Amino acid sequence: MPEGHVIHHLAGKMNSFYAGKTLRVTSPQGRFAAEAARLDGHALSHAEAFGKHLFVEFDADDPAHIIYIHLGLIGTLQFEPETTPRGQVRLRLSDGELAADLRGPQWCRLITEDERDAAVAKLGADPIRSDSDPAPIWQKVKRSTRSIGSLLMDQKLFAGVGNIYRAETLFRLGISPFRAGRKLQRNEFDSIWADLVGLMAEGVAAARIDTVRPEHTPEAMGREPRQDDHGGEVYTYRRTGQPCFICGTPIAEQVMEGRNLFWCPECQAK
DNA sequence: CTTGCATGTGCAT
DNA sequence: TGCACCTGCAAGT
Repeated sequence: MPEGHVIHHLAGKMNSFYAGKTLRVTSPQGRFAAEAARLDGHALSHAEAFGKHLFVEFDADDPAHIIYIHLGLIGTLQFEPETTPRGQVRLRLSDGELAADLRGPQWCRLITEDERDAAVAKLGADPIRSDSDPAPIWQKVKRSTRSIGSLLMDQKLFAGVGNIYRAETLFRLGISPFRAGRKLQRNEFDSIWADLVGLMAEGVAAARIDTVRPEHTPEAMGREPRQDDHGGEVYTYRRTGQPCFICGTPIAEQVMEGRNLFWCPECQAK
């Protein structure tokens, strides 16, 4: 259940566990049996993430030697000691001891390097990648009549940002999700980008999303830690009706871009 | 046991 | 704008 930080975290695990190793590539459930057979017995050379898109490259003569995975809303990729597959394992990579099991992906395809480049070219700037340039994104945002809450969900602009980071970074900066892109100041855009870079880098390392500042943590405020597994400590995400940690106003909820948006009407009035 | 919802996207209307 | 897709989990019957 991934925003970009999870995909980058997974790419890192792929590289540390498997880079340079010859792998068994199988499809226990059968869905991707043909694809698996083409790469089975080859070495994984490199895994890399762009936004929410994961590319796992193999050393193989086959032109389509890159596994292109998108987990979608419910897909998972889990590393576990190799045992009999449980559930619907669509694809399994294994070095004989540790297996990477793919379940419920949005897609899983074999592609060529040119196709990988074309897929990457469709994405905007990824706050997690050091080679990202936010300048072209600002040029589009500052001309847009769309709301910043909508723009943040657009993968052609902010690659890897999802519903939690959208809500949380806007709260942290006190920006209304309903403000049009063209009404943003340059320094506000810069703040959003910088906040995403910091938050998402932490997310990659922790493999979860924590956005509350030290002064608002459960320990600092004497409240109970968040218990659900849908993220870490956050200000607004799925806190509808609960008091804002800063001003006490009930957190609001409204669908935007087909997803539930959460914000504080007081702290994010403008 | 059944239902609904979820860190997402693409396609049909 | 709605909906289909795919899985896991929590809440409701």
